[in-house]
Amino acid sequence: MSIFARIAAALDGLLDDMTAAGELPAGLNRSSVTVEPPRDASHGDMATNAAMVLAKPAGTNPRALAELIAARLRNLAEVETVDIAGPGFINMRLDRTAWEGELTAVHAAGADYGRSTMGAGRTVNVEYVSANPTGPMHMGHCRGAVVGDALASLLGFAGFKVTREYYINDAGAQVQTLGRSVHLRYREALGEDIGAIPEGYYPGEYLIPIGQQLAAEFGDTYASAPESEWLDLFRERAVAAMMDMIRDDLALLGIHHDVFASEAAVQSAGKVDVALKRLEGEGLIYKGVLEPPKGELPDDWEPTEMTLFRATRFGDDSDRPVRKSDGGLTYFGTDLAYHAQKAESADILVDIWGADHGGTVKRIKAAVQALTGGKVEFDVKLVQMVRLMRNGELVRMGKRLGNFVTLADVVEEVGKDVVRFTMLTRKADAQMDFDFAKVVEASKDNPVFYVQYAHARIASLGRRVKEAFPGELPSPDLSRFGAEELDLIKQMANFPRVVEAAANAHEPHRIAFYLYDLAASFHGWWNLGNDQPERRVIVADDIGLTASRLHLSAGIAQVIRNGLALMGVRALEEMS
RNA sequence: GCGCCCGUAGCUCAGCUGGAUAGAGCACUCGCCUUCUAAGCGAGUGGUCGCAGGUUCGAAUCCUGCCGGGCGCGCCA
Repeated sequence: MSIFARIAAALDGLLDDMTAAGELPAGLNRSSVTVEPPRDASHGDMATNAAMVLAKPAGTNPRALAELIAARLRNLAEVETVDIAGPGFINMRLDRTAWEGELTAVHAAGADYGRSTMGAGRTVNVEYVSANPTGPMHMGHCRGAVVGDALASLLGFAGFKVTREYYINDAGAQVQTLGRSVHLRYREALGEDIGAIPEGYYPGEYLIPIGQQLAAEFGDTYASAPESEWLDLFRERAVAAMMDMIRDDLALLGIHHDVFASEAAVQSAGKVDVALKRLEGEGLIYKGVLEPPKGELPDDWEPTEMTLFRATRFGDDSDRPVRKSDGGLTYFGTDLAYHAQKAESADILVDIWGADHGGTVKRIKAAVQALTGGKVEFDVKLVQMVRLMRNGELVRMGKRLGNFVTLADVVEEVGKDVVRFTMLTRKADAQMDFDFAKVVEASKDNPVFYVQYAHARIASLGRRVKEAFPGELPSPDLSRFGAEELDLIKQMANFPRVVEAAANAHEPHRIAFYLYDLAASFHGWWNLGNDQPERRVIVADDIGLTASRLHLSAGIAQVIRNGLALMGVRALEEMS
């Protein structure tokens, strides 16, 4: 249990005692009582708002209640001083041995330091990437892939059971086009001159080998056969090949999904019929004509009857078609059933989507609400576009331009770890520039470098200490730490809180910012040794102090490793 | 016209789901530095948290309305 959790638990117990003693009324809601480090460290190590939050419902004033709570807090072994400040904050300073113990806890827990039971084993399904299987991964997919993967790791570390899922959009018009495009390449492989790839087909050269393979396997059987004889086959083969490519691309980033769910399979398994029937039974499906969209009317708009889902019942702005006027399913119609399928085996669903799909969040939330009766928690994370920059200039990409930068190219150029870390240096819903030069720059303003450098520096220390003091080191003596060393421990002790907060908010970027701050503090501590040699980690004539400071450094390295592991980034032993 | 996301220092961004005097990097100014791993260190300047109301002990954070930017807007995926 982390030191904050321990103090929070102690506070909770003491509030129980106060209730039993009649100092507080029974049944108070304590959910907004917090124990946190104060923003300003001069206020102490920890602060609680308990008095301010509880005063009103308890029918007393914050200062008076704070006095009562403070009196009991003073009896806690780990608490050294307690005072009341401002409108009723209770500030605590902990005994230094409590902090020393936290460093010991870091070493004892090792790779598990920061692991939480917050999730209590609840199951979470994180669906991410889900790029259309029509080509290789490009940079447009990259950020969602990294954010989703890091979030999945983070939730696992926070005590949830996590499923990483990829939804294969293998049922719509786009994969039909893919099948036809491969057929062209197939005819090409048979020796036919196909000329330029016509408009509306996928022109990518990555389809050539698939055409060749089909030619080798089937000869000219389908060369001039009607589409009905080959389209399904070619589509399936093409999708399978695309998914192999995509899996390879994702592997370059260290991303491996547990489940690849197929849109076509959702349909053929009858899941859509079941879901729609269920909604129909609740009067949530009807045939009707939608109002035309407000504002400028599309030229081809005409009123037609479709099968609609009453999304407006659940807060959407319009009811939404699940079947087209020709009776075929819409994307949403299947997606709705797909979410019902995911909800069968998860307590919590998380989707990671590109921001360009933001307009459809409400309808899918409405659908999940309707299908699960609100029993399944559902969050859609929108991830903003990444602008690729080279030498300060925007790298223009587009299907039309045919020059989109592939994920594999970027990983090859700057490395998996740099890509992953950089993608997490912004909130998901904020736009981001990815500059090829800046992300590999060796300087303080590059967080990737700065965090890795801290870890490498500590690794180097380990090697140096072995040279300076061959043989066994004495056990660390934590009582020799000064204020700066204790401050570093306090910052480390925040890691478990950051993990929980980040997992709770579904915001893996917080780990990256935390690590940057921790690295900065470590570098600052290190630099004390520049002016004052006696403040260095390695003190030539004091093996005991050296061992103690190395122990502290190693603790920081451990926390950095744990944080980086959540981000899917390897820690470096030395800078190259 | 509607919906979603966003608006914080000159620039790029954090801000722990409502806490105390709003933070970091860059840039700028002033010092220092030839090192336990070099790719620097320390300090300083810089803010009406888009604007206006509201909620309460307390708001950058929650609510409403404007202003500005991005994305999207029946039968695409």
